[in-house]
Amino acid sequence: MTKDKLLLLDGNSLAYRAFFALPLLTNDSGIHTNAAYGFTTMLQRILEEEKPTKMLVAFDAGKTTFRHDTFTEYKGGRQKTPPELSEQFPYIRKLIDAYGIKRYELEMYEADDIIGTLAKEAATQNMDVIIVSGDRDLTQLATEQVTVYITKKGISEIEKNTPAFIEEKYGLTPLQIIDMKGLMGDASDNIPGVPGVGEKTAVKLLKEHGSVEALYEAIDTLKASKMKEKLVANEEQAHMSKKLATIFTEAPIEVSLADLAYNGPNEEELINVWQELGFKSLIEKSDFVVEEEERAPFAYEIVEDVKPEQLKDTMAVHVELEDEHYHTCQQLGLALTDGTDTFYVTFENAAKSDTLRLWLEDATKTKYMADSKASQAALKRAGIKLAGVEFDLLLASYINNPALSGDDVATLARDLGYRDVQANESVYGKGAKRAVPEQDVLAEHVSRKAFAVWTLQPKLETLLRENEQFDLYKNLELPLASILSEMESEGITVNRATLEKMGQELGEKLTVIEQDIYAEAGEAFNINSPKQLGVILFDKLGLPVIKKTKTGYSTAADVLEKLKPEHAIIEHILLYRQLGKLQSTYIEGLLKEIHEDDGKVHTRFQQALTSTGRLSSTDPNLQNIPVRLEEGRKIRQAFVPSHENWILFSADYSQIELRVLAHMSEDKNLVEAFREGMDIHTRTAMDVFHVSADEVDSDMRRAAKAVNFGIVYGISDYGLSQNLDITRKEAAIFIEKYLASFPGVKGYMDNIIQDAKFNGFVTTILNRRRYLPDITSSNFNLRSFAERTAMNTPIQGSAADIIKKAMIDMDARLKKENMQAKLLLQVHDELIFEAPQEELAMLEKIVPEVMENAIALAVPLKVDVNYGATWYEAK
DNA sequence: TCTTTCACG
DNA sequence: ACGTACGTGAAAGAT
Repeated sequence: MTKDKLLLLDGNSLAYRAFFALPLLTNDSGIHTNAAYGFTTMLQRILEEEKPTKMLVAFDAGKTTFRHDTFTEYKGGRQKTPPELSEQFPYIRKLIDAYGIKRYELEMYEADDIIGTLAKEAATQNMDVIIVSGDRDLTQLATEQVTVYITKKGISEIEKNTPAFIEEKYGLTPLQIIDMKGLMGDASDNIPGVPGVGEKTAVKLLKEHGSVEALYEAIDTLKASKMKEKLVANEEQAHMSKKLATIFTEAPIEVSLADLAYNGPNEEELINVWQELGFKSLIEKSDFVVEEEERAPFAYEIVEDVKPEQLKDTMAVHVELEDEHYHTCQQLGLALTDGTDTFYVTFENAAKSDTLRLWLEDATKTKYMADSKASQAALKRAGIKLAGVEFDLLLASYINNPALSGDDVATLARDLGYRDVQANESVYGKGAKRAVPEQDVLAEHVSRKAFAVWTLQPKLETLLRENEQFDLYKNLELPLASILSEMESEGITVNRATLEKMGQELGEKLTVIEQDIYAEAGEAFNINSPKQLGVILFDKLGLPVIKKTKTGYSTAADVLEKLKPEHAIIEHILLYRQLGKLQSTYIEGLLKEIHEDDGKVHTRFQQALTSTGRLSSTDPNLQNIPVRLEEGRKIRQAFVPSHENWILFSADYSQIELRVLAHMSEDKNLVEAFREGMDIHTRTAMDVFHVSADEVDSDMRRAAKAVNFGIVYGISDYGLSQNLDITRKEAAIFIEKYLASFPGVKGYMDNIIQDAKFNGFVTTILNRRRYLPDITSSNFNLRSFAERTAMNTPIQGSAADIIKKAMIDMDARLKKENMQAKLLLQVHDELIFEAPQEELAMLEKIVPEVMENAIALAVPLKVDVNYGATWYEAK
């Protein structure tokens, strides 16, 4: 075995050094990061150069130490730690943890004492010890085995203090450094020493006498001088100062050297912290992704034809796809395992196997899968109707913690401590280098995924049961996955010709506006470039700057709106932006997504993505098709039923979020308003402005509506003031009046924040969780954000729970009624169906009925329905 | 790949 | 004093 090398770091001192050495850097969330960054670069360099086998970072604990018993003013008169540094300590601790380095602090002792104690102990065990600090005091610990590294010039250079180096520099032994401190004192620690004695005199006296004690024993032999008088007068103080400067090497520490083994960082955790802090350059430089750990050997078989006896009653099945676009991409292969035997079959062979097809379609055969929605869609394209899915790794992980990003099996598995599966990126490569590997590699990869799913199934189900989330997962998300898969595969028809005609007209309008803008600007430029536009508006035309982004002038719509009276160009730019958006995103973007074979678009609903429980929609996003402005709304004319004489039918919840709030807050006033079926914004205006219903004018209702939105979002006076374009004070008064009228809401908001602080998470009606680690942060921004999230997530998330439940009930009802109507889309509080005209009356009856009774609240749920020949008409 | 802008609930 | 409304996705330009 090689000799152990112990690295001991003085955490506080190095953080201070890094803080003062670097300019104040901030990341996107507004936290300062300079100390954390300096600390990290220092750590990286030392790890690389020294390759220690054991490590510890010591911190000072609390304000008082045993030294204060000796001298109450020890470290007195010190500047308070700057808050910009204080806020970084939690991150520095996180970093150290992610590096897998032990950290330690001990009540009543300083970091020095911990380091001294461990260094001494390690030396007796013949380890090499390196101490790293910014504080010269530590050099007293140098011995043949212990080297003390002191940072110089901020953090860029390191001075290696060996006994020989100290001898050369001062002519003293390391232990005499203590005596030197005793005589000369230390201003930064408020150690007095002997007044009038500085470094030079101290060194001279010590070279002659050896130590403070020896000096005073021989004090009578000194020639009478001012110096001698001072020494005599301050003898007590000199002894005390030496005592204060002495690092205590017998501290009652509770860590042993064996605990300090350093085995390298937890790469994922480290990347996470770096990401949080915004250390992009470090992430790029790191070769973490490339460095793959060894996986345990794994047995699997590649089969050409699946034999009936290989298919058990319960198996994990993984369908490997070329990429995430499961409606179009190539299906590569399937792996199945029962925990004992694992086999892989190419998708081509799988699709040919009747044995396998029948098993996959058999609802009595239990399947555990990684992403059942994707698998169901991909299998369906081969004519296989997947049934019997009883476990979905992606959904279970998402319910367990919605903050986890990524849908790769390796990522999900790793989070649960399972490492025997490779990341897709390391099997396929990334970017231009991405490619499907040779069959052996692919087969093993896919087999390992199936095996991971098999292994993790009991683990996750236990976790979900412990948190009382099993029901949410098993009876809501899992059946929903299958419904969503059908919706996606069904798709919605988009009329290409309608879009192309709109595109033509838009193009002509845009050309005209573009010329107007160039004329008004006096030159041609790229209107779509905020940078170029900023130069034209604010430099060339000299318009007032209202808001800045971190890269330059803001040219966002709310800013331009304020500039409208200043110059005619503004109106044209706003119109250009509006129409340009329609053209690029909705006309051109949507056209690209229409499938040639069926004239439909097939979105993918992300079911395991949002932190609140909502769905999201991609390729194309069908949850943000324009509706608010008429020009954009026309896009909806292109969305049509897939058969003649069919209709599109839409049903949306009215004020679902405020109803959820009424239910959860049990606010009497709010509950009553909904029970009486009042217009909630008018009612709010009545309460806030103290007027009767017929006195509420449109401005009052508008303000009340904004307040209601604010309440749902986690109110702040600033946010409301921005929205209504009023002062913060006025906004604060609105909020105050609102909360006075709805005291139950105020109580609920206060409680939810308290709960979040206590539990670390908030929950929805169906027990969906969102963890909020920042709710106790000392950083104002992070904490405030977490508080608003704590208020908003139960509302938004519960509304999501309700509509998901409604989708499941609706699916069952349509089947029960034997209807042809199909659910096509979900847009958060709205469901869109297509159906034969003959089913209209039935839909008008059952859709509101099912949706309104999805989950019983303390207030009624209300659903409005519309229908028409296009989505535009179904408004 | 990140930033800005803007579409939706 | 702090500097934001909550949750998303797509396109374009800048880097």
